[in-house]
Amino acid sequence: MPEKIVCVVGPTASGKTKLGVEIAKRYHGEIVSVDSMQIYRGMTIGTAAPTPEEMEGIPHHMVAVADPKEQWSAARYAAEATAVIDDILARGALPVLVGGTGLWLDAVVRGHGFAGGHAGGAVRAELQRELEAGGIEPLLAQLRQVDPESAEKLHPADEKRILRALEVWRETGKAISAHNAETKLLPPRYDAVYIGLRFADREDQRKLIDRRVDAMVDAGLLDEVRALLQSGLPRDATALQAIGYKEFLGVLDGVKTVDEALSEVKLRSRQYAKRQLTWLKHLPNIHWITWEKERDFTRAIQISTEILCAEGLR
RNA sequence: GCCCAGAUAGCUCAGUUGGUAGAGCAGGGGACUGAAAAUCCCCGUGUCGCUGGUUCGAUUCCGGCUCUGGGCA
Repeated sequence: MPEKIVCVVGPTASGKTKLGVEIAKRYHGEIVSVDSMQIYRGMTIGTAAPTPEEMEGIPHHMVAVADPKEQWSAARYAAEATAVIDDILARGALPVLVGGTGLWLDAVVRGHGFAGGHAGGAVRAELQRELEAGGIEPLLAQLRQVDPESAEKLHPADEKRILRALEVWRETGKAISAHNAETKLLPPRYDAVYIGLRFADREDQRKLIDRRVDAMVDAGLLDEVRALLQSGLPRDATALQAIGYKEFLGVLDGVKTVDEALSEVKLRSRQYAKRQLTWLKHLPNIHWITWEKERDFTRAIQISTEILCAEGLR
């Protein structure tokens, strides 16, 4: 029987951090962050990572544990997060997963493992070269030979996933579609209770995002980006793909103004929030808490308590 | 005041040799199994500024008007 864990999910600026801590306080819990950018050190402002005050003495895991120069992957995250979660459970505490990175969350909860290959590996580099040399067609033709199911399913423009499918074949001799079909049948590693936060009115979400982005700049986002660069972080680092960072890079280069970057970051955040919601909609048995205008945490905590009680947690 | 150019989707603009119109961006929806804050897919009816005229038919041609740029005074 898989062990029970709590997952607080939702789009950016929906209040996951605060609700997660409140739940942890009441259930002897510890927070496990599920965030592909908060994982990196030196990126607290732009990723809205929890501050020591916001943590309220609750242990937090998987935040600021990685060097931005490293490229983390869903697989690596899942492996390390699983170890952390099992340790929390072994100590008799409740793991409270908090985050908005859908793939990483699924990877941990379902625990299926990935098909093999390496994000920074030689095979992928070779595929990348082949793509640049001959375009996607020859690669897609190859995929049709070895993994027709994937070739059929993938859009020709989806180069990233075509390369990934070929990478799995070349490294393991197995089709990624076969791996996926097998893992789909496996029971999940944890019995996750999902609490989802969302806004009844998208306009309210927008206002909160705008406010948060303005606050980031006031808090010194530009200095944070500058510091990352001065530490020798290459511009193509995964960490610099983070919203807020990639846009303000242009300000440091002098090719755009702070105001331009600001509205870009707000826009990208809004679009990201939408994608997050799309991902979360497919989660089974998610309990939604919907904000009406203001984020009423008193009410959210009350609803959460009822949900967790019904799930047999105390 | 005169001359020139523009006025078309929320925004920037294309176009119709006269048969009521289409891109990018924004917006909406979706996908996602080792880059995921990444990546990819689908969705476009709007008094074609207003008003007369010519015409079977005008957003398109002609006149007037309004507004916005630029120039001349």
